[in-house]
This record gives sequence, structure tokens and C-alpha cells, in this order.
Amino acid sequence: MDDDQLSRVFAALADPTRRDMVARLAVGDATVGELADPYDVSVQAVSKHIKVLADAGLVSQSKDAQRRPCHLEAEVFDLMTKWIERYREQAQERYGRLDSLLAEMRGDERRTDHRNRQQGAAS
Amino acid sequence: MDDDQLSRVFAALADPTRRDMVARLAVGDATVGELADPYDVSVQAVSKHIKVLADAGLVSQSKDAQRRPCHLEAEVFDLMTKWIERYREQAQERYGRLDSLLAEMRGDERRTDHRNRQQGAAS
DNA sequence: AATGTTGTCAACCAGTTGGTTGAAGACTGA
DNA sequence: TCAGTCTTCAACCAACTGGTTGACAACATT
Repeated sequence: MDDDQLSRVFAALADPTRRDMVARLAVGDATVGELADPYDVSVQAVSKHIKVLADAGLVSQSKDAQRRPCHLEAEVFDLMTKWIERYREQAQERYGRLDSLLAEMRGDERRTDHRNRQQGAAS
Repeated sequence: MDDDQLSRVFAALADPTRRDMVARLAVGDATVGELADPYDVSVQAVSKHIKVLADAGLVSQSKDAQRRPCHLEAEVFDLMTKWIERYREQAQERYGRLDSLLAEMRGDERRTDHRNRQQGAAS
């Protein structure tokens, strides 16, 4: 049930524009227009991005006349951090213990290099 | 430049099936077939999922005859954690300080409830 | 009341994603 | 060598995504 929100949170942050907006909102609240300003896209597109962030629970919006100030919700980050830490610890614990040892005893070459797959331009 | 990988990592983890596989791999390495077993999809689909995880740098694959054992790469989690922590701290620091105070002085109702937007079935 | 500002909704479009099936590559074992 | 196992590649399809434009709701100002 939380799983669904976790999916939305990760999906929301998979977009560099949206991550950028989160960075901007970490500095302070901002209206949709203010958030749209630095980008070369329509306000409608930005509005959609904010909706995605809001649906993920990362952002809340309040009312100020026509304006809709956006506020970053820090608590949701904990949900992510918790998920990550669980498996990071689990994996790191395993690593350096007997797992890689056993692997070498089995004789397969561990850790094929995956780092040279693609080097796409940064956004 | 790292931004691109960060996008891939978040996108990879946005899928519950892939998160599940990460959870499985945290316990120990597994072949594609072993990973595919619990799911009701074709092996090809699972192979694609693994490719996504590998492209994100979350998983590496080695060779063992026809088999392709998958191994969880814990280091990449740090990339994510770093990004998250940066903005979480920044936002939480702001929260409880003068920001929300000023907001109340401006008289707008902060924090519209976003939690009742949708309650989709868990995956 | 009329106008301008701010933001969202609706419809549309191209590109991506997650699934399928079929074929083939790579290896083991009889 | 021939059959069987494990995995990936290729082509295809429906659904989703991120963008667009146009309309309009809500509010402030004149």
C-alpha cells in the first residue's frame, strides 16, 4: 500500500526537471509561475510536473489568491531513505563477508564492468 | 553528468517488480531464471528489467556457463542517498525556522492536505 | 463591468515503457 | 553431433509520459 507511493516518489524524482524543482523548493516555497520561470517550457507543463510531485506527496500546494505556492514535504524523503538503507545495509553486509568468497571458490568472475554502457550527455 | 545516472537509478526503482528484484538480490546473488521464478511474466521481460537495473548501475552480471548471475551494487545507493539527504536536510532546516513563521504572518494556509488524492491498490 | 494575471483542464502528438512471441546465441551433456 | 537449458535480441503492441495549444476558472485591479 505504501509500495504504490514509493513508486510514485521514485518516478517523480526520475525526471531531472522535477529534481531541479525540488532543489529550488528546498531553498524556499515558490509559486507555479516562479518555478516555471527558469525553464523553457510552458506553464502548463510545469503545472503537470508539480502535480506529479504532489501526487507523490513530495510537494503540497496552498492558496494565495490566484497563486498556488508550492511547499516541499520533507517527511516523504524518509520513506525513500528507509527503503534504500534497508537494502544498502543488507547488501553491504553481505559484501565482504562470505558471499564474494564463495563466489570465487565457485570460480565465476564476479562484477562484470557495467560502468561503460552509456555515457549520455548530462541534462 | 552524474545527473543522468541519477535519473536512471530513480527510474529503475520506480517499478515495484524491479524493487522486488533488488530486495531479492540483497539477500544474495541470483541468475536471471531464479529472479524470474516468482513472477508471472516471461523470462524475457525479467531479462529486460535486469537490463534496466544494470544500465542504472544497480546490478552487475557475471558469466557462469549459460547462466548470468546478478549481483547488487551497493555503492550506487550512496549516490541516491546523497542527493536525498542534501534536500531533506535543507528543507527540514527551513521548516521549523522562520519560513513557516513568515508564511503564517502572510496569512496563507500552509500545507494543503495532499494525502487523500488517490489510494490506488498496492501492487 | 472589463481587463489582466495565475493556474488548471482537455485534447492531441511523438517517444518511451513493459509486456508479448519467435528466433537465435552460447553452453552442457548424452 | 544433437538435444536441452539459459539468456538475449528483434519486432510488435497497448499504455503511459512529457510536451504542445486552446479554453476557462478564479481572483485583483481599474
